[in-house]
Amino acid sequence: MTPEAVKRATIEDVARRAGVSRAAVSKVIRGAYGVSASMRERVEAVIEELDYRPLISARGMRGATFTLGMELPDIANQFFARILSGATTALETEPYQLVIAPVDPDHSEGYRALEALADRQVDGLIAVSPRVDPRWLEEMSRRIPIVMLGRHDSSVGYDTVVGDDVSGVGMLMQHLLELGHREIAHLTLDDQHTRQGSGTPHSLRLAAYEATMREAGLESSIQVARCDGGEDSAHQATLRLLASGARPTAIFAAHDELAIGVLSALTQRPDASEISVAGYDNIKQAGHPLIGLTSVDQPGEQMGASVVSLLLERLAGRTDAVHEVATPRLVPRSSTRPRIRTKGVTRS
Amino acid sequence: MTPEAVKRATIEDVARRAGVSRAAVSKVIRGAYGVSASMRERVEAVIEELDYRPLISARGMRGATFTLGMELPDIANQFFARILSGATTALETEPYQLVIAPVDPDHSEGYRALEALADRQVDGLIAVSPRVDPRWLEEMSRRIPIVMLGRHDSSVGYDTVVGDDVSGVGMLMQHLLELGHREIAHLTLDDQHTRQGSGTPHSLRLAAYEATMREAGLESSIQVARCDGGEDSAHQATLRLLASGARPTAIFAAHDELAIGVLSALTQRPDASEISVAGYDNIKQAGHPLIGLTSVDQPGEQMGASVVSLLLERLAGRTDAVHEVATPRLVPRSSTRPRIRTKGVTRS
DNA sequence: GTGAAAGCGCTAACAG
DNA sequence: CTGTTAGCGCTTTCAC
Repeated sequence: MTPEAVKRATIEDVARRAGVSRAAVSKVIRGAYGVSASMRERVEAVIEELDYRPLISARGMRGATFTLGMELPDIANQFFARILSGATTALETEPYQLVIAPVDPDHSEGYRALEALADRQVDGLIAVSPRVDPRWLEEMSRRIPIVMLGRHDSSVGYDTVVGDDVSGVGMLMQHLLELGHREIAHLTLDDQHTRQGSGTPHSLRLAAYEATMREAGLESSIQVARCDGGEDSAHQATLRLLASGARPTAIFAAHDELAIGVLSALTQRPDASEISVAGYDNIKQAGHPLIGLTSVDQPGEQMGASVVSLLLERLAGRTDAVHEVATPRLVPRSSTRPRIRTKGVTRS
Repeated sequence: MTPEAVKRATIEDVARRAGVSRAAVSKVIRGAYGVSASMRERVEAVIEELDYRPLISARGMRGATFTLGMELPDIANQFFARILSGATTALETEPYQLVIAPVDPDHSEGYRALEALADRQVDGLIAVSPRVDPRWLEEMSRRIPIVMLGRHDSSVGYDTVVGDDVSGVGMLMQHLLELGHREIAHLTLDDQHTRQGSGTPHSLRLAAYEATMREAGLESSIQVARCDGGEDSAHQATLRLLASGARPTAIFAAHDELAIGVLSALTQRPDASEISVAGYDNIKQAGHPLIGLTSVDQPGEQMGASVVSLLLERLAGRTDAVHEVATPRLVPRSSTRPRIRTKGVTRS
C-alpha cells in the first residue's frame, strides 16, 4: 500500500495524447480564437480522459491567476460574515476564485496576510484591517489593485468602501436622546483603533458620539470605556465601568459583538439591568428575540458586493480611485428603552 | 497621474545588483547551505533595498508553496470559527500560510473549492464539507495530502479528525431523559446530510438519537423534523412542527445554530415556551446568559489544531492514515429544564 | 488553422 | 564556496 504520489496530467500530456501542440491545447482551454472544431473536440476528449486541469500558478507566471485575495481579521465577528456573503455571491458568476487569509487579530498585523497573498500572485487584494497604514497600501497599490473596506481614506491608488459612520452614530444618538437618555456612555476599542484622524470606523464613531453629546449640552456626561475587542473583553469592561461607580442609563457599544458582551455583563448585575444598550452593524444575533439589540444596520452584503465589483473594474482597467459610502439605517429593538430615573446618581 | 504599474523586483534583479548569481540569492533567501557570510550580507542588503520578496507561485513550480488550503462551508456557523482559531494558532510558529476558500453552502459543492485550491498549488488540503464523496477524496489524496474534518471515514489515503458524535448525543439524551422528557423531537438537516452510513456527523447524531429513544422504550415518540440549515430555516421548521400539532417537551437540534433558531421560534409562541431545547457544538452564543443553550461541547480549537498538525506530519513524510476522535462534553444550561406536564397530548 | 520557440521567476542539480 | 544550466507548466508572439 505504498501511496505512490500520482502526478497530475500536464498540458504536455494532453498535447501528446491528442497528437497536437501544447499551444493548441492552451487555446482550447482558454476558449481562444483559432481552433478548428474537430481539433477542439479531440482535445476536449483527452482532457476529460486524463482529468486534466491547468495549474493556475503556472498560468499565473504569464498572465492572471483569476484569484482574488481577501485579508480578514477576526472571523468570529459576524459582520464579516455578512461582507463575505456579499462578496462570494457577487463572484458567483465571475471566473474568479476568492481566497481568504485569516489574520489573528491579537498577534499578526494584517501586513503579513496581505503580503502573503500578493506573493501568491492574486490578481487583486481586499483589505479589511483598519490598522494597515494608508501609505503602505498606497505603495502596494502600485503593484496590485486593492480595495480597502471600512476605512475612510482619501486614497488615490486604491478604492474604498465604507459605511457612513457619522450619520449612523447620529441616528443612534438621536434615538437614545429621544428616549430621554442623558448619561450615555460609549464603549470602544483601544486608542490604536480610535486615534483621531486615522479614518478608522471606530475613530469616527467615537468622534461622532462626543460631538453629539457636546451639541446636546452633555459634554460633562461624556464617558468613554475601552476594551480589547471581542465579547468577553466587552463583558469585563462593562463590569469595570460599573465597579468604578459610573451609572450611565445607556451604553453605546462601538459594534454589536461588544454590545452583546455588555448585555451579558448587565444580565449578571441586577442593579444595572435597566441600562439601555445599543450596538452597531446589525449582525444576525442582534435580531434574535432573546437578544433584541438596537443597532445600526450596515449593509454588509452590499458592501461586500461593492468591494468585489470595484476590484473587477480595476482589473478591467479603471485607474482612478473610487470611494463608495454605504448608508446605514437605525434598527431599534428592545434593548433600548425610555430612560428610567435611577436612584441617586441621576442628574437631570 | 498615470498609475504606472510598478513591477516587483525579481531574483534576477537582486542578483545583478549584488553582482552574484541567481542561485546565490536563492540560497540566501532559503537559508540554504553554502554561502559565505560576506555574500549573505551583501545580498541581504540588496534584498532590503529593492524590497524584494520571492514569488511563491514561481517557487511552487519547483518545490513547495508553504501554503495550506482549507475549504470552509458556511462561515456564518460559529463552530467553524472555533476550528479556524485553533488552526491559525497552531500555524503561528510554522512557516506555512493558511488560505481559505469559502463555499457558498447553497450553491457550490465543495469540490469546486477543493479543486481551486489544488490548482493553486497548495501543499496540503483541509476539507470540511461532509458532502464531498469519500472516494473522490481518496482519489485526490493520491496527489496531495488531505485531512478531512468532521466525517467518520475509514480512509486509507487521508487523515480525519472527528468528534465522538455517538457518545455526545448519548450524554445529551441521557440528560434530557433524566429531566423527565419523553417526547423528544430531533431537528436535523435534509436527507443528503443524514443518509445512513454516510459517516456525516448529522447522520450519526440522528442514528444515535433514534437508538437512544428505542432503548428507552420511546420508539413511538421518535419525531424527526428537517430544515435546510441555518438559523432562519430552523426557525421556520420549528413553527411548522408546532403547526402540525406536535407537542414535544424537548427539541434536540443537530447543531447550535439550529437550536438558536428553535429558541427564536419558541419565544414567539407563548404556548410553546416551556419546551426545552438543546444543541450541539457549544458555540460561543450558546453560553450567552440571554440564550443559555444546553449543548454538547466539541473542542473545536483543539480539532483545528489537530487538523493542522496531521497535515504537517503528512508533509513531513507520514503515509499511513490517522483517524483522530475528539471527546465531547455535555454543557447543561437553562434551556433544558425538568419536563413540565403539558395539557392533553402528554403520554407518560 | 496550427505548431515551434521563447520566457515568466524560481530552485536544484552539477561543474568549476 | 560560487556560478552555470536545465527545467517546473503554462501562455504567447510569430512563422508556417
